Amino acid sequence: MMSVDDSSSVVTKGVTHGACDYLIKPVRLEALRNIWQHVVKRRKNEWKDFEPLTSADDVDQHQKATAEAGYTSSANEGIIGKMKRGGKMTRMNLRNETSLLLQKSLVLFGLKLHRQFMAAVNQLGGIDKAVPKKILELMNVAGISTENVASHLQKYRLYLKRLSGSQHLGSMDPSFYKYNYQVRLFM
DNA sequence: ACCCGAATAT
DNA sequence: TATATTCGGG
Repeated sequence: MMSVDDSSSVVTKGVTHGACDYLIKPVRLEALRNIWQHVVKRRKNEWKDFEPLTSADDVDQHQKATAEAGYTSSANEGIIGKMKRGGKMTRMNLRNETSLLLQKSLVLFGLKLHRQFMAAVNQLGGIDKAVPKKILELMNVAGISTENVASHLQKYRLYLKRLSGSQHLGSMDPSFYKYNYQVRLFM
């Protein structure tokens, strides 16, 4: 099992419900090297404490059907499954595990970062004139990349477009910015 | 070689 | 929904 969620309760639940191991993303090469040990451990215990999920558990019908069709899970459906369903085949789908190991860790733009972002944007003469590289320089924040800024810039522009298209133009909207699942924003 | 921004993946 | 990565082009 693999997730960015590293909370012990979630990890415990995953392993308790049958996962051989729980990899926290971004996955470290070291963790990958040890996967087999966990599989062996599971096998030695003969799946002792493993119990199939019942219909009462949070597994949707699609996942069940997929599993019965021979797939381990929808998450592991993979390229072949997508092709069968007529899904788009892009190069992203063809990436191998190598790139996964190089995955950057997540950077969340909290209110604080957003304010610095806005300050920089204003210095550059507005949202239309501001550009990632310069915004990053003016923000003067260590640990974030121009890509991080570019992504935020794109999101923010889309947000502004939505606003103007639905009449909230000009007024403060508290809906922009959900940080850690809590609504905030201002501006 | 570097940077953008739209599109797409995670 | 939020963020990361890709991709085509300037």
